[in-house]
Formats: sequence, structure tokens, C-alpha cells
Amino acid sequence: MSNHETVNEILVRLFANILDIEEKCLKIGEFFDLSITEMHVIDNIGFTTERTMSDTAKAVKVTSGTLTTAIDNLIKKGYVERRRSSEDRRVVKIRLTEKGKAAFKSHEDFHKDLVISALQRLNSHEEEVLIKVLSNIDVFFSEKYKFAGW
Amino acid sequence: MSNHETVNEILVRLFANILDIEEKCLKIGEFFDLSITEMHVIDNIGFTTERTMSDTAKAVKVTSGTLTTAIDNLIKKGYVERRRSSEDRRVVKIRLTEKGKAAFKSHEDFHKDLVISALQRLNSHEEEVLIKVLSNIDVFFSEKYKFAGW
DNA sequence: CTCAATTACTTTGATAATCAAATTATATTT
DNA sequence: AAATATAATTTGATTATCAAAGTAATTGAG
Repeated sequence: MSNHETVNEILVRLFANILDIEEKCLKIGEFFDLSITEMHVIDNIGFTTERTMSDTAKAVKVTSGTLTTAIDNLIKKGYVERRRSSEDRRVVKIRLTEKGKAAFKSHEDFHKDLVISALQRLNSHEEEVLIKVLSNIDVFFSEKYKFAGW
Repeated sequence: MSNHETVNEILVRLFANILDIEEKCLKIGEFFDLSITEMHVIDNIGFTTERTMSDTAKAVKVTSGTLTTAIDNLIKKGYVERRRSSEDRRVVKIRLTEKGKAAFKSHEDFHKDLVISALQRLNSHEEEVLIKVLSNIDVFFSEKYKFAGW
């Protein structure tokens, strides 16, 4: 098997596993009532004082209708607060509650832990190779993105 | 910025975009009537002479009920063939049609492009290092999160 | 050799995530 | 003041998914 095939195979498997692990870890943790999708919305809102629905929808790449229902659920579960802007009453501002912030931190920690674990056994030369490759992939995707249209 | 932060940052961005990009690339190509999920099923069936529903369901990590409906649709769209095994009549064997094989190849090309980009600017020594690094991470994840294989 | 248990798959009934299009309320422009 | 544009929500649909129930075929224990 060529290097290319090997790398492809491992990358595909890694990608599939990481998503799976993230989901499973979420389900057994404190914030088990959040789906991956909801966690990513929380992640995106982050610690910003307040942000609008439109900004958030654009950032997480869903329609505003989809975000409305996502936020409805997150409010029901106590992770997010919503209020109308007084400057422009069409605008709705959202932000994380304390519980939402806790979930954010927990998710952040999970990521940190994953990366630390993954890099633990690498010497600095190996780390550099890995970073080079990740950057290349990153560039590949931004190129693709450009033409994939938006 | 530390290596850890760099890796984390790139990984987060990569993960946020990868499915999205793959989806967009799919939609503008010849096989626009396939969803990402369906393409992954096709990818998994591959060029095997024939495989069973159970094997495939396990490999793509969905229940057999979910796979049944996925395969129903792929058959409707002409990508997959299904027949009962004559040795054991409980077993259903599936395989790609010619159209399915064409879709498989197209998806494979996308991945090849990705890997070629990823390996750009690496010399053969670095390629070896990369494979070692990726393999380690891969093994590490399957070990550490074995429990996630519930 | 038979029938209870197991296996392989499909069906059913439910939920979550998503979109496009219609709707509502507000702001801006002409 | 009326027409247009914007921000968000609602509506109606689709797709992916699961768990549990159902069906058909095979295996194995007595």
C-alpha cells in the first residue's frame, strides 16, 4: 500500500472516530442533555457579551429558522438567554447563561485533553511534521471552499 | 502560540468545515443526488464482490434498520443491488452497480486530492514520520475510548 | 428429529436537525 | 406615507436516525 493510501485510510478512520468519541463522551458527562449540534451552537456563542441570531446562524452555517428552533431548545434546557434589542426591535440578542458557560468550558476542556493526549508521545520533530500536514489540509479546504461557492 | 494551541485551532476549524465542504463538492458534481451519508455507505461497500447488511451496518456504525432504509434509497437511485443469499436465506447481500462504482471512484478522487494536498512539501522521511504519528494517534484513540464502542 | 433459541433483516413509530417559503414586526428609503 | 428591506419566527416538508416489534430462516439441546 502506498503512503498516500495509508494516510487516507488513517485520516478517514480518525475523523470518524473522533466524532464518535465526542458524541459518546458528551452523553456520559454532566451535559448529557445536549446534542453535538447544540454543543457546537454553544461553542459558537461562547463568551461574547451578546450576539444576534443572524450572526450566529451565519457562523454555524444554518438558516435562521433552524437556529430559532435550536435556540428555543437551548433556552428550554437553560443554556441560553434571549432578548430583543432595544435599539432595533427586529433584532434578537442571545448569550450563554451560567450553565451555558459551564458547558462551553467543559467542551473546551475535552478538546484540550484530546489534543494533549494526541501530542503527548511526539517529539518536536514529529510535532512539526503533524502541524505542517494539518496546515496543508486546512489550506486545501479553504481553496475548495472558495470554489464550492458562497 | 504553543504547538498544542496551533493543533487545536486547526483541528477545530477543520472539523467545522470538512463535512460541509465534502457535501458542497458532492452537490456540484455528477452525483448530486447522493447525500454525504449515502456516499459514505457507498464508500464502505466499495468494490467488494458482495457484503451482508450486518457487516455494512456495523462498519458504518448505524443500526440495521437505518441501513435498510438507506439501502432502499440507494437502490431506488440505482447505486446498489440487493439479493438474498442462497446459502443462508436470512442473509441479504449488497453490492454496487456500475453507477455505484462510478460514484465510489469519484469520491475516492476527492480523497486522493485531499491527501496529495496534505502531503505537499513533505519529503519521504517526513511522510514516514507522519504515518507513524497518525498510526499512534489512531491506536491511542481506539484504546483510550474503547468504552465508546458500546 | 423437533421446537426453543438465536440470527439476519425489515418494519414501525418516534424524534432531531434541517431547509425553503410564508409570515410578522420593525426599520429604512424614496 | 407608502414601498421596500431586514430580522426573526412559523410552517410544512424531508432526511437520518434509533429502539423495539415483527418476520423468516437457521442452529442446537435434549
